[in-house]
Amino acid sequence: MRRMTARPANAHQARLLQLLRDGGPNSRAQLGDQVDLSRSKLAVEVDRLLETELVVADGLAASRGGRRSHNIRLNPELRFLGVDIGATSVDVAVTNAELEILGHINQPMDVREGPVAVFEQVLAMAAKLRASGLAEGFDGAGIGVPGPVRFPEGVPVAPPIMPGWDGFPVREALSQELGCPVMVDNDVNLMALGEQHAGVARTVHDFLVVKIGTGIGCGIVVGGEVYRGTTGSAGDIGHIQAVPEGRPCACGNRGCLEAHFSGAALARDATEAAQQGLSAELASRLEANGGLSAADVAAAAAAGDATALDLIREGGRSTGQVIAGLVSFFNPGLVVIGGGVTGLGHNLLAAIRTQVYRQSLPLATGNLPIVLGELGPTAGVIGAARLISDHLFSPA
Amino acid sequence: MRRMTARPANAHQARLLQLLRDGGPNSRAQLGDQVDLSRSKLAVEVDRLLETELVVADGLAASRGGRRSHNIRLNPELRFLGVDIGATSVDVAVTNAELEILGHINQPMDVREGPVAVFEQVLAMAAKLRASGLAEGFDGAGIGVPGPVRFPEGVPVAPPIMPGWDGFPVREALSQELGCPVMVDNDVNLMALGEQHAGVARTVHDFLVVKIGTGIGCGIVVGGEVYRGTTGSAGDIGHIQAVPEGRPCACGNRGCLEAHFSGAALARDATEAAQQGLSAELASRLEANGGLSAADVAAAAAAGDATALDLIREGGRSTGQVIAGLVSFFNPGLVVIGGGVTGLGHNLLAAIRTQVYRQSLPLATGNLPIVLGELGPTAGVIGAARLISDHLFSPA
DNA sequence: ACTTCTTTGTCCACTCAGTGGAGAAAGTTC
DNA sequence: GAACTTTCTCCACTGAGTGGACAAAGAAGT
Repeated sequence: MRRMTARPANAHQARLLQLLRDGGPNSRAQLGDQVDLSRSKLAVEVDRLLETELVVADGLAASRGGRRSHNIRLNPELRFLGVDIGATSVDVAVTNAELEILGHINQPMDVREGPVAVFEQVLAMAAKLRASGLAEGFDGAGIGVPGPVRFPEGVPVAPPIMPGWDGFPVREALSQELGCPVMVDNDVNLMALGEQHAGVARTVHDFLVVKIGTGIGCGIVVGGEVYRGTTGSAGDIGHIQAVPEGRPCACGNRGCLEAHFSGAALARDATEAAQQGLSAELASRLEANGGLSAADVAAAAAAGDATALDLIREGGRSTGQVIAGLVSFFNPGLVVIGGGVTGLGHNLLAAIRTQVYRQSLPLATGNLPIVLGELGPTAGVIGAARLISDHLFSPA
Repeated sequence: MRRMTARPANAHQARLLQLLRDGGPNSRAQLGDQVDLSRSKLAVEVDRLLETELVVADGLAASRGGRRSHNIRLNPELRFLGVDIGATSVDVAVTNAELEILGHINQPMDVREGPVAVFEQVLAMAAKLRASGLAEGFDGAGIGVPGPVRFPEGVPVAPPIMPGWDGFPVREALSQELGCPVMVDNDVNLMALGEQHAGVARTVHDFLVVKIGTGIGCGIVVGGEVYRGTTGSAGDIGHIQAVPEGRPCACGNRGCLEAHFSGAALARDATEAAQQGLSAELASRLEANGGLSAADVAAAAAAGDATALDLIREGGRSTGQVIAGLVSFFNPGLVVIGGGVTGLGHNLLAAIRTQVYRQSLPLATGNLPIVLGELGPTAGVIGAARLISDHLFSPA
């Protein structure tokens, strides 16, 4: 199939594409109910979209007591590529235009090997998905990287955990390789977009997503739009002080949140505890695996290990301490906790909630849900697909 | 003069009004350069605005090498009332449609006396300004109150320092009394609007305004728009923990920023220091005035008193500690420090800067100015006028 | 004084987006 | 088969907006 290159010609068409993406197939009449346009005008715009082949009319819907309607839907052959680059692994997924995941691969990886090596791997993964018959090509791709991004240009800036990525023209390079439009964003922002599109944040306009993985970051959504800050580093909460005069951090300060809690910090603390003989459970796992991860701590806690539980609680307390401040400041309608360590589940959530509800003002917390993300590891790739579709489904 | 009741009929007219407000008188040709409309269409809209008497054409400008242009300006008889209610004083000002202050009164007051008493005083002040010939009536009024506000309804909610104000229909009551449209907002948000309109934040889109007065609060501007949060309490940073296990706070927690630094806290700490004999300078002022205020500490510091300077530095450190976290999170393009204690001036600013630059990430602080507000006590009333003018100069 | 050039403002015919109503098409229900 | 619904199409009409021609008013050069 030849790839789509058309873009909506005006705001009406963009709106219609987004309705079809988010609400699935629809009749002209149903669309008319949602867009505040006369049926005549709507029919004209739909016809134009049909001409571009961005949408197709296939078959008739069941009658609802009168003439049967045509099913208008986004072209089912459209394909988006979603890429979520983490610190230690990559997710690559293929979606249709309705952002449903058709295929998904996760592979271990190390960002520190630099952009060239990583993109070689990503392209191989994309080729694998294509070869399995899910796509003949891509109409667009979204990429998330674990660090700040100069969004308009699609270029990472000064990424602390990604040496070699600073200034690398991710957007341009990938666009060339894939032969389609590409958008780049911070991984946490994409997680926020994902949870907004298909997860717990579907109905909220102002919310925060705290992603606790190898590091820790926060996605900020204001009025339904991701807020990226002046230099693209908004949400970089890993180095907010959580414990005064606390642990030294790689950034040079002490007591940073990330030094006290994150996938990496938890693994480190658990290993220390095991070595000091504080927990037989953890020690046996350390012996068995030759190392400890956040998943091990989760398993140990689930098995009733008090030390593991303490580590989780203490981490939740530090995280909650920082989140409490953000809640007072930002007054969100929802806080979503996600990322790799969500395996720690409700023990972590309970600790965070306790701290936030204790420290923030009643007016800000009174009606504030703090919940785990719904989408797990797919949040990032769904968000990535959403990012590029938002771009392509807006007027050229 | 009869009061204006017209509103712009469409977005073009609204845009024109705002251009005339922010840029002063202009010819049709100059306006045309700024609005991306054909000269014909522009002329039509300007003529319609002239019909409503919202704008007037008076006189001809000097020639610039060809036919002289007509001066189009906002009706010079339009009057806005700006009211800024603080914890311990009120500011009331009259502006023209270009938001220039024509008259300004400040009086001491106590919010705790409740809305009825306060508004009696405010209305008397407004009457005084009117009687002095500055206005025959008001075309709109903006009001700031020192606590969270449910913005769409113009009603304070759960204001901790304003017992008796909870749910009081400020907007409706004042609109009735003044006979004009009224908008209500948090005082800190209005200060942000003021600095955005006529102060240091004219060219920045994302910035924070930290107001340190009796209490401490923060105004948040995202993409040029004030962000108010889900329940209107965004920016309520006074109870973020600045010092773990620090001073007990009225809110029930310990170490809140407001318990460690604010006009009230500074006065309290200075009094303690004077009573403990730590500073002869402060002690003599305490004796002379029967009490100490932030202004006394400022004066003592200016006179070289080490204790006063220490108090300021320590307060700046606490404030900087909290701001550092906000900067990491929000990545603003500017931080403005304002409010009553700006009399502490550069001693305070230096302490805040040191702490922020030390604690926040380079990418967020690299190009981040931290400055004192430009407008001083007029920021609030200018912001109030701006608030109502934004409302009136937008399509009905 | 006269021509030429520039700037500002007005007028008018034309285009195109969008509306609303009439009515055709294709069903269901009694 | 008649009456009613729902969906979709067609078409005349309105009104926003454009762009070009031209008039008005002044500056600068000859």
